[in-house]
Amino acid sequence: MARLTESEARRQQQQLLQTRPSPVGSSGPEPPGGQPDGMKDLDAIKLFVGQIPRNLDEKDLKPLFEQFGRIYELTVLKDPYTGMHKGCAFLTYCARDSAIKAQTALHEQKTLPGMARPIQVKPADSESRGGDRKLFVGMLNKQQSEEDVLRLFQPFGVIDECTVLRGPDGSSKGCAFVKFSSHTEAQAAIHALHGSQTMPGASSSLVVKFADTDKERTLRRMQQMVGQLGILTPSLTLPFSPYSAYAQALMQQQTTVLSTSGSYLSPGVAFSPCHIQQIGAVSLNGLPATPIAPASGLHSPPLLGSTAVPGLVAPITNGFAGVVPFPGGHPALETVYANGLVPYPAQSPTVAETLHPAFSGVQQYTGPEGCNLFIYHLPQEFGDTELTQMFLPFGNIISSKVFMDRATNQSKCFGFVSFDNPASAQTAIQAMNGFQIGMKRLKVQLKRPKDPGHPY
DNA sequence: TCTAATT
Repeated sequence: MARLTESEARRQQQQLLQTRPSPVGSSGPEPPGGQPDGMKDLDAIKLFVGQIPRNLDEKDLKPLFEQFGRIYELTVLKDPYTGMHKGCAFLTYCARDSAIKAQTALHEQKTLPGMARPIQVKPADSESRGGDRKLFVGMLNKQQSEEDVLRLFQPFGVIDECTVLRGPDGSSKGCAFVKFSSHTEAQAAIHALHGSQTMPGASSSLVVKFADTDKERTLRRMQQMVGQLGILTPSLTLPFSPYSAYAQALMQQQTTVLSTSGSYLSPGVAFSPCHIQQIGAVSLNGLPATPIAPASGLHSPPLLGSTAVPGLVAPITNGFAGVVPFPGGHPALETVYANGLVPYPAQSPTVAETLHPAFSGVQQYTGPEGCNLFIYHLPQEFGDTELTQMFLPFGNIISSKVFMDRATNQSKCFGFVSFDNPASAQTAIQAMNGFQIGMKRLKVQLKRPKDPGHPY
């Protein structure tokens, strides 16, 4: 535990070296929270504040933090789509040493009303220099505490942070995060400790690796989401990346959607704040409970509203999940058909339009090179529709085709999906390659380009 | 076995 304070000591030393007078305690009248107020030190530290009750806003928090010095800026983090309080904030004091005092006095020292864990007050991620220095430690035994982990890692450098992951009941999940003060130290620890020993009761040897980056976490979440729901959206004809507004909106809706998964919407269900409407959900880990319609569409499922949006309804009525974002919550969208379908805004391109080449029989099954994916290990039940839905989140699909055995009319468990741009294809590979469905893992890679030297 | 949250 002792070394945990070393980096803090370093910071305080640095602070002692600085000569500029700081206006600690000289707080005067200030504008409402969030607005930069006056001057701040050149070397001011932006603090991240976590474990804030969601009912407290800037003005509620100000008194707590003002006692350590004049606040330059205090911003509660809100979700950009829902405006929802994220339970954390950024705080910058005018004076650097106010930040240090606040961190010393508050970090892990006090628990705000209604919070299960103590308040967090520490330099924001944006303040930290130096690349990867945070490790994920797996295959610990569940009795090992932070102190035990610390002992294990101390020999390799200065540890800024050490957290054992715990469930709501406080029991260890058998893994931890350890943050070193430098990448080099972290690397040394990996070298020395990864696989070096097996903790009593653990099923395999100790895992020590760099923790997932945000990007990796995002992808993992997307995988989970796609796996659990399947996704349908008409707005994906717009330029799209995994971090676009749509993807973020989806992720933040995940909880909401999951909470109702397995049941179909009844008409008139309330719209969520960011206008995402769940129109039905089904677990995809297990495939849809109801048999999927033949991929060819030869036996169309019952259609409702098909006059208004020809070609659009079929993908939805197969029992797959649908999540449809509506930018701007148009009043007309409040209509929900009896089968849970929702009409699309007329001005938006429909899925039918998006998929036109594939649905109209035009022989355009490939996009430009780098845009075409080969997908193997598809579930037997997957048809074109399911393939399309599975890859819709990643971009604008020009075509998608599951290959069928001519004799048996059964899927050959592989297919092709073409996007209109290489970035979407790459995104889809990142997110879906190795994605587990049932017992199998999808193989998603670029389709081999036709070798121009060997036209036949 | 990848956090509760990082504009």
